[in-house]
Amino acid sequence: MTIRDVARASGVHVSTVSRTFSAPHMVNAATRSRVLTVAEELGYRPNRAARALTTGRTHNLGLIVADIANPFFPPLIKAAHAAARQRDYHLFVADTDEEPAAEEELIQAFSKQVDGVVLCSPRSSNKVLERLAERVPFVVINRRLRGAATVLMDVGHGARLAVEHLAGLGHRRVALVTGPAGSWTSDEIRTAAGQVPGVELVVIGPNAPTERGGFGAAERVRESGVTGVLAYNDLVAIGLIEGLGDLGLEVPADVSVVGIDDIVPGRLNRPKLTTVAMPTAAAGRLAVDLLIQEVAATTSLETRLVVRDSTAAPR
Amino acid sequence: MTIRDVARASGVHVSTVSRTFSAPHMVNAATRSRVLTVAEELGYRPNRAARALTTGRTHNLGLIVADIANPFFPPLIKAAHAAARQRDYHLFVADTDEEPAAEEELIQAFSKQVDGVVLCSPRSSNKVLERLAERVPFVVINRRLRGAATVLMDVGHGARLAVEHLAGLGHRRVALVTGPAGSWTSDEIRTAAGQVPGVELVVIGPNAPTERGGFGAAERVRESGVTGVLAYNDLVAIGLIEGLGDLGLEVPADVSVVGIDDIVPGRLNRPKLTTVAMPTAAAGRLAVDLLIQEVAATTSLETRLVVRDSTAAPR
DNA sequence: TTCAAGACTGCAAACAGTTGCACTAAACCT
DNA sequence: AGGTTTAGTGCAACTGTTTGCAGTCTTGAA
Repeated sequence: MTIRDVARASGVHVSTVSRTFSAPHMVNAATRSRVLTVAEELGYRPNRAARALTTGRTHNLGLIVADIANPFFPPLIKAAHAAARQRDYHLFVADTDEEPAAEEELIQAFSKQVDGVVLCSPRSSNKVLERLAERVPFVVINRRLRGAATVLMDVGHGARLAVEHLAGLGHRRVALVTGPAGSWTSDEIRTAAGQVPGVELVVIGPNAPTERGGFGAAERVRESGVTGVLAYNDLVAIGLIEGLGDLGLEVPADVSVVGIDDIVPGRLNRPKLTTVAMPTAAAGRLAVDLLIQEVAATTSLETRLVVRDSTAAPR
Repeated sequence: MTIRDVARASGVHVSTVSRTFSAPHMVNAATRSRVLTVAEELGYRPNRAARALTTGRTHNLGLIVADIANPFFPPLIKAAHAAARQRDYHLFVADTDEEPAAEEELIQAFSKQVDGVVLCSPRSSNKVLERLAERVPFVVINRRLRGAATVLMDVGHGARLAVEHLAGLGHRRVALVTGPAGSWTSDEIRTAAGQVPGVELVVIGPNAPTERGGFGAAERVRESGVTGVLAYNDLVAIGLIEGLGDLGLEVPADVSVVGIDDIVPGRLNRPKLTTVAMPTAAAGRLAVDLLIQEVAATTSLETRLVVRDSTAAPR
């Protein structure tokens, strides 16, 4: 079923059929509806590959994340997909398995078949990214990059809220269980968390950004004698709570723990995790909007504190 | 950068360039390497839209799931993506938000721009699906469908293993906390679970397939006086454990609970959930392999029991 | 030496749309 | 009435590749 079949069946030229789909206002209402009904009968759908060939726009977007199975990403992917669909775009989703090389390779592979790609927390160097930005427009989430639209989530502010929350409950010594060394996020958190007056911050790390990393930090948290903890993310927090439990320390009775991200497992955890909610859905949505509208902005999204059951006043 | 630029720069005809990429054995080794280096220098990459136009194959696949954010799906998506990449395919991922209408609409939209789609646990009627199968090849996961390749996971067997595990621990009365009415999976589980000798099965349901659903069933589980429970899925199991806790019943000391799926939150839960592991990754991988190789098979994948901390001998 | 068979390569016609330009007819001015 | 604008449509060139066919050149066999 091609445009020519429809043209023949409805007695008009192909260009008219083409226009009833891509520029409906240019064709007479009567003609248009006739063409449309014929197209409907024949089950015609424009071939996007052919359209892409002439227009240069594919109506496809790429989304690259480090690990689809990491609970942090799915809500972001979901929101990005919804936003894309709303404007009749399709979304390629790709997974780099945390390897920077795969990131570059994927962007290259996407370059000719998408109108843009959204990159979540890229691991590649700035230099590589800037070079790639010449081949395909992209927007970056969770990283500052010259020459590309950027969507940031203000973790710093969230971290500050978290520490203030602990301070408000009466905690005076708080541990920061950090993530991997050299992480942009980790630095942001550390700087912001250190600025809360009346709270002494003990930095414990670096740690793997996983449950295991948190579990492994439990011993040092106990030794530090703090009454409150801000963890690098929810997985670390969950692992830490388990580790503390094994050492005979109850959360929140003995130690309060705050996570960051607000992933599903944190909500299901017992005690339910107090955490800094990252607006991942908003970030995904915004990123594709920026991409489609080709605006080169840097946006910073608000984070907020969600108080649940893993924090309480110290003994 | 088109094929013509490369042809000009390397002094051969476009068809030769085309062949060095799509049928390398047909071109002289010397010519080939010259073309390749020129292409590399110029940063040429074949335009897939143009290629798709002539060959009719897009080298894209579609993957449709009900809800990307449901922890059941990400591992499947990840595996499907990896399998696709391995054969140089790209993967569109789409989310129906649990609406059958969206499912149909998406398949239609994909039809002209993918070589096939994998459908996870479709909600549409058989009739609709069979009609759609004429427009685009697909493989279905978790549903039997005439005329389409099918990948099943043997939940029935897994459910049986779970109940046998409980029986082995000494449980004689076991509750089945079911899912929504009319679910294929729910029926499979029920039938298989009922066939274990020496165990009396109490069916409690239907319930929403969520944490909330499990939470709400706690009261009835207590009233039934069983010592073991098989839940419709891990989320239900997690909710149930929480609900039982609120009623003063400890898991596994007072009641043993087995889930189904083996999702990440179950692993992080306390107590760690004993569950029937669904081979979602294998299913995703297999589905795209079947799709690419165009084989119309029905495959049933093994499930297995993962024993963790939510089951023990009854008091 | 001649002929046949390969191995390469070039030619040109698809593939399914889009779009600048030209044309016609009707509507609008003055 | 004559000229000008405007709406609607057709024409044909173009997008970047693939691929059947035909041609050239080498190689091998008889």
